[in-house]
Amino acid sequence: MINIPKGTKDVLPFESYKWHYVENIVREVARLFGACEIRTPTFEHTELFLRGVGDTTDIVNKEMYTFEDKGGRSMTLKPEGTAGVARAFIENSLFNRPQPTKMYYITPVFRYERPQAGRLREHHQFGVEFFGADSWQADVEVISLAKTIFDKLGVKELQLNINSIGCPKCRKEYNAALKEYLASKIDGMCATCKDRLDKNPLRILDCKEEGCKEIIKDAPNTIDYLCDECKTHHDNVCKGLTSIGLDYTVNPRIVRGLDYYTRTVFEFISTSIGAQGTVCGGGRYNNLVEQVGGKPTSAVGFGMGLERLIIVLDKLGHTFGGEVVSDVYIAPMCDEARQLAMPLAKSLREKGLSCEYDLMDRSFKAQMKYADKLGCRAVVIIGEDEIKECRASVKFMYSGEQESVSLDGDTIYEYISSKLS
RNA sequence: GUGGGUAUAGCUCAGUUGGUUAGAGCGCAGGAUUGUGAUUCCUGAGGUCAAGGGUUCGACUCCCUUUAUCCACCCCA
Repeated sequence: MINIPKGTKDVLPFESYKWHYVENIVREVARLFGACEIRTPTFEHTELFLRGVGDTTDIVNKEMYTFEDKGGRSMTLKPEGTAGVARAFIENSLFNRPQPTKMYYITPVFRYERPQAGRLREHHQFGVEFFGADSWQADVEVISLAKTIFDKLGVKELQLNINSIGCPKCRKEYNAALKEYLASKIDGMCATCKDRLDKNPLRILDCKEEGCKEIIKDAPNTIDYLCDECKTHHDNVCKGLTSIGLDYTVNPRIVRGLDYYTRTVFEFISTSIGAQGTVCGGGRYNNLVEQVGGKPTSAVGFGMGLERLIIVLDKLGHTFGGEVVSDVYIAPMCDEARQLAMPLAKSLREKGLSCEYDLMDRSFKAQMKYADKLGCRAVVIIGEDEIKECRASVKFMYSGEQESVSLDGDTIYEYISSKLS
């Protein structure tokens, strides 16, 4: 018995309709915002993530699925969606098309982590990336896109937290202020924080250690050290969100774990699905394109965890549009009828009715039970009596109503479809 | 990488201070006289009690190791 790799999940035939439902909504909302799908490879040159995501991040340091291919090249299964899109944007000169470039994707992503509730080694993200727009409106637009999805799905419990971590210019000043604040206190902090002080001081704000949290409480916030441009940008984003009726909390503790973020960062958080409550996280990343070898290009986007989203929807008792069932089951009762079932099924399918018939050589009674379990709405019964008169009995399972109709694809189709609509 | 919980049928779980042939509900398959499905009744299939070792006359039960899984930390979607 070989079982499924740790931290991965099968989506089984009786639950895939949930995924289809969510994927359809997500695609529909992307269309409403004018974003088109981009598909990039599942693996990329390792170098792309080292430069894009940042080599001080946990993702790159200890969580990547990296391997050498048979040509001796170092490859990595994508640990997030944005870097590959940035690479494709540059490589295909998408900046020469009308700007901005508004894209979305649905992709698996891979991180070697210890699985727990809402955290897997392979999970799936819906992501949105707007390249080429530096305006605050673009930030609002992207956040609004995510929010529209949650609205369409009827999810009200997600809390939007936003923050601004500034640009490299104000970050420099902020880091100096933070270091100054921490200088006298760093001895009381955890080992990782000591390490972060030089490499990436911003991440200290995110530490969950009790001792560190105590110290961080009074630490300076990025938002108080923004340069004029960043400050204006942030204020406008807030005003924009308010103008479309979007509730948010400015949370100075929101610091994203990927190095490429600048200015706006945000998260949509659920409190009901365990410790891993971030369903959607994103922000602006004006330096990414340049970091992976392109011309400086502003960009903003987010990633949305589809497994987590589906967990939230399950918790809410969402129906996902209902399980997909066949319209018609054909129940033949004798050998001659079995010969008739196939052409009848073919005819009904051509007209658009989904249709099944017995593949198990079951008795008539067992076929009726089976049709009921499947949830088929109509059963076409063909027995010796019917064949003699060239007719079929059509029974509607939800009402028990049954009638005899002419044994012919067009007639049966007309009769059933008129009753089902 | 660190900590804690759990492991018996496809699923959810019982199983007495260690005792003879390991059970239930659900699900699955078949049936309850001539051709009718959510109910009811009957029957059946399906288990190396996670794996390996130890204690014992005897282990699903006690001890050790391993593995898997879940939850939490870290981190993130």
